[in-house]
Amino acid sequence: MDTLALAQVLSPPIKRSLGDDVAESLRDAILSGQLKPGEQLREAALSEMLGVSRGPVREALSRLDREGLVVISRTGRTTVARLSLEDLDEVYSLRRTLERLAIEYACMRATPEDIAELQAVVNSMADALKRGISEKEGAELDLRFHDVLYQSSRHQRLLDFWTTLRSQVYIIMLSRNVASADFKDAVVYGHQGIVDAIKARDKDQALDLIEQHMAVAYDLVSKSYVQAYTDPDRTI
Amino acid sequence: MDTLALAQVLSPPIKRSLGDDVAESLRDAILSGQLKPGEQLREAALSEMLGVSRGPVREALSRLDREGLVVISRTGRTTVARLSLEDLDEVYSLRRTLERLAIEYACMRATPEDIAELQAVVNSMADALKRGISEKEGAELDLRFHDVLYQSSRHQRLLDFWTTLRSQVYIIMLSRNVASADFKDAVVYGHQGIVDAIKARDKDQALDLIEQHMAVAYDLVSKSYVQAYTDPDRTI
DNA sequence: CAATTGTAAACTGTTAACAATTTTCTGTTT
DNA sequence: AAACAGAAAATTGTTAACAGTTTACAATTG
Repeated sequence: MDTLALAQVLSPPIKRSLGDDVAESLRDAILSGQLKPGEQLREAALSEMLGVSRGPVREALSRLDREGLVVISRTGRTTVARLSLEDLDEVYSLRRTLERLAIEYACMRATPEDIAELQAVVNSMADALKRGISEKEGAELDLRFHDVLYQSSRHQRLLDFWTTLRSQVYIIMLSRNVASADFKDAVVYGHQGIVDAIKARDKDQALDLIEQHMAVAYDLVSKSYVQAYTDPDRTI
Repeated sequence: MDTLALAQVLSPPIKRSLGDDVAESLRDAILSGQLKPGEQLREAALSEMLGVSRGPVREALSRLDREGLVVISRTGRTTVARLSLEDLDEVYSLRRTLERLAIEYACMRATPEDIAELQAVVNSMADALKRGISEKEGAELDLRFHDVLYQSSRHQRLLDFWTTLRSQVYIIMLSRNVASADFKDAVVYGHQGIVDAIKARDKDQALDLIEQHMAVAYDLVSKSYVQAYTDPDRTI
């Protein structure tokens, strides 16, 4: 095997710093609810718990701040973020806007492989639904579809922006115990339509569908929010 | 004056860390061209030059990486970013999308004070044009208008996203020695129209105008790019 | 002489100690 | 009791040294 052929098979091992690991641990802890909104995160305590020094912990906290999972106050105190109704509106309005752009670019640039992968995600969600599925699994498959969509757009900066918004979307999906069986079916149906439109390179159709998809998602989430808490400052 | 009234006048002094200062210095150096695309940035050298330790320098580099001004390779080497034609497309497509959202929200939420500030920026650009104006001044006044627009949208996450894109837009504006007198007039005219539409809360009109405004800007920039460099991998 | 291997220098990743700031607690005053 | 001031504790900001990795270069081999 010559070196050129090898290079196509062997990709360089992705280097992970301790900061990456710490960020992942903390992200998981927040998303799983082990760390609760408002809870204070102390660098020293975290570094001791995780067996690393404060440097990587600081790096991780800065990253989570960017992702909106924690809030670093002006005096440097870090707490797990609370999402207000206003935050929910911000996240979803931004998401809607990014998804539209992703659709536009995916319609132009998605490869047959991309489309096959999108279809595969839709299929696995449909299968999962048949055999029954938890909230968490549902949310993750849903997000997975959108991940692949952004990948297919071949738009690095757009993907980066999505990555910073993604965790907050996940939190919102889970925190609202929101998805009825009907909704999950609607998600699969919606995703399938989007794949078909992309396959047909029908941008207008795809945009209409993503618009609907986002509207349904936001409507459900915000209704459930208002139902649960009428106090506008109340957090999820 | 009671404490409540005081609190509305006196905001707490914004604390700046060394990392903030370093980031600002480096940003200025990159935007002014003192640090050139492709140039390598060594933590030790920078920390010595700026008289701080490597910690704040690392923090600053990480921030500039997020803003797209530098690139941190997988092996940790940091270089000043080069913008390809593809990057230019990414920046402007994202920008267009964010501006549309900013317009929507600004139409809903801009206060009379916001609108007055927008108008003030337009006026000062018009004045500046009469007496003659450098590329740099022009770009800065242009950006200033859009800063105020995002502020007026009262959408924190949208503002954050704009902040991460802003520097790259500035680089593109300047690197293309692009703005003829005609163009600058068109910018003032475009901005004025947008202010008027926001004042009238005419969302559709404002969206049309921002769409035109972005199209003109992108067209000019990309034409000038293609004119200057026909090699698609050539950078700004 | 081109390609390859070994080695030294350069550089980033990480740690632990120190400095500065913020928060908490406690005693005092009104 | 409420408000305040000052001291102590907790916490973040910063630094400098150490460890590990990558790069550059020289020596070696075919």
